[in-house]
Amino acid sequence: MVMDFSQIRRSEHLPARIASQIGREISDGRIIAGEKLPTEHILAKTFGVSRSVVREAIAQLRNEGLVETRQGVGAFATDIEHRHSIRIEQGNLADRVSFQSLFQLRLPLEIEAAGLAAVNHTAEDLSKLDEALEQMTGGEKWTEKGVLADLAFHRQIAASTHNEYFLLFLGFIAERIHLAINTAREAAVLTEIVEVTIAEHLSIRDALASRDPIRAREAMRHHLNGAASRLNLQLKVY
Amino acid sequence: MVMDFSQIRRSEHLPARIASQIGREISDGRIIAGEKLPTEHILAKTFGVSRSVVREAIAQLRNEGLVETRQGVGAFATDIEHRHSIRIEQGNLADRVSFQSLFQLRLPLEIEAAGLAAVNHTAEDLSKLDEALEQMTGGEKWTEKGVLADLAFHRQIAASTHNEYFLLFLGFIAERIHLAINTAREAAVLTEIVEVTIAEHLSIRDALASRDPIRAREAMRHHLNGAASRLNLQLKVY
DNA sequence: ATTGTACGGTTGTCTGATAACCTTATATGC
DNA sequence: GCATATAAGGTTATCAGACAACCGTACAAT
Repeated sequence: MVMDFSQIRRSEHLPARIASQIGREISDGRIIAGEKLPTEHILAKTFGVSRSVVREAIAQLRNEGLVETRQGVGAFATDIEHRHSIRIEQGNLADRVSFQSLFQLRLPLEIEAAGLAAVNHTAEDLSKLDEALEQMTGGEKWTEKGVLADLAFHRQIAASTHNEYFLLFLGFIAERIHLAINTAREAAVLTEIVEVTIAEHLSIRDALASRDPIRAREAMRHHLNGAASRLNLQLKVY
Repeated sequence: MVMDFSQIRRSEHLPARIASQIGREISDGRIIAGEKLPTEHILAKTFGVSRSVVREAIAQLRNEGLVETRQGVGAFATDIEHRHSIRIEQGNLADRVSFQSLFQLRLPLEIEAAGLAAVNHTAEDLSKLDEALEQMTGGEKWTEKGVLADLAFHRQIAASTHNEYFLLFLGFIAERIHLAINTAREAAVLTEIVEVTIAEHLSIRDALASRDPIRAREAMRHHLNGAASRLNLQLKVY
């Protein structure tokens, strides 16, 4: 059998690439909402793969809400408003610009969350926050455990807003950022500055405890600015 | 005709049911993170379906980030923090508290986006923004077209930040919110106030054009506050 | 005009086989 | 003895072809 190198090279997961290719056709409007996609047979022949691969690709698009399938009829591009998920490929964050962009998105959310948490938190929230703080001070270095405690601290603030979406989005974003940091840089760089982080966390905690949203926002802004500069990011903050 | 009730009712998408069943095993902790799932052969035999169905189920779990597969090795349950997608069921937004929560999340993002867009936008961005504005003024009423133009306006601001994640997140959130509005209330309520919206949009546009981030942020804040009160939401805004 | 039926096309599922890949164990060369 | 190369077995990835379930339409029968 003769290989056809005009086709995409087999680097990564065939169905995913075909799914993103079809997905682009939809996003870019070359396939209009409601329009019927080519049949699986035709798609298979078009991409030069088997029907199994096409089916898996379409299944992925269906999970993302970009298409709907009806047995015996076909697959149809859905209206954009049926998309009910958002997705970040971790690989994208290896690129510095992308990483910085996500960090910049995180800023206003964390600051707002701090302000809301200052107003809305309960006594139980505060004690959970203190637990997370203790776990950071307990560990000597910026170990795996320290990173998890840092995540837990921010997560608890998001939870203290008592707004489910702040927890959902911030938890997701913070995890992605921390994961990118851990894979990209050696943890050693960060050991020396863990005391600074703890001090900043404490100042946030105190502002929260006194139910002062303005101070809580300022403390969080200061903390994130510090974290950004420690990561050599150049962010505009207002 | 004789029905065979011994079989499971073939009501809905075999792979989806199996995926949710396996997914529950993971969520409920019966399969620990990092643990290897049974092989596809065994799963197929266990559930009494073919390997194709099992594969499609596992592909769905992989899309949701609950498992990772390695060719030649197996499928493994991932830690929760490896989930790389975020999802909102539209049904949740029917509930007023949830809707208000999402709107509150949107506020700081839109405001920050306005500030960033004021600094980062290009001439091309501005002309696209004007296009969206014209489409709103052109239509007489708050029709389907008007809603789309409103979405396009906010979307263009997010794009003008030249930060891919602002576009990704804000586009997603704004779409969810607008869809919830359109399904919950009759459009008629909103026809009378379309002029106010246009005026506020214009003020945002002018602040952007003069590259004044502070004014842009204030204009956006004012606009969103107005929109919130028109929807009878009670939000804390700082 | 309404109902029934046959037909072609499409997705859903099944079966079996081959390729690509990983892990482990064994053999080989030094 | 030790490191490297090779072989073997198991698992996922992909392929190929078939049948089942289902849909829409056209046409015949009443």
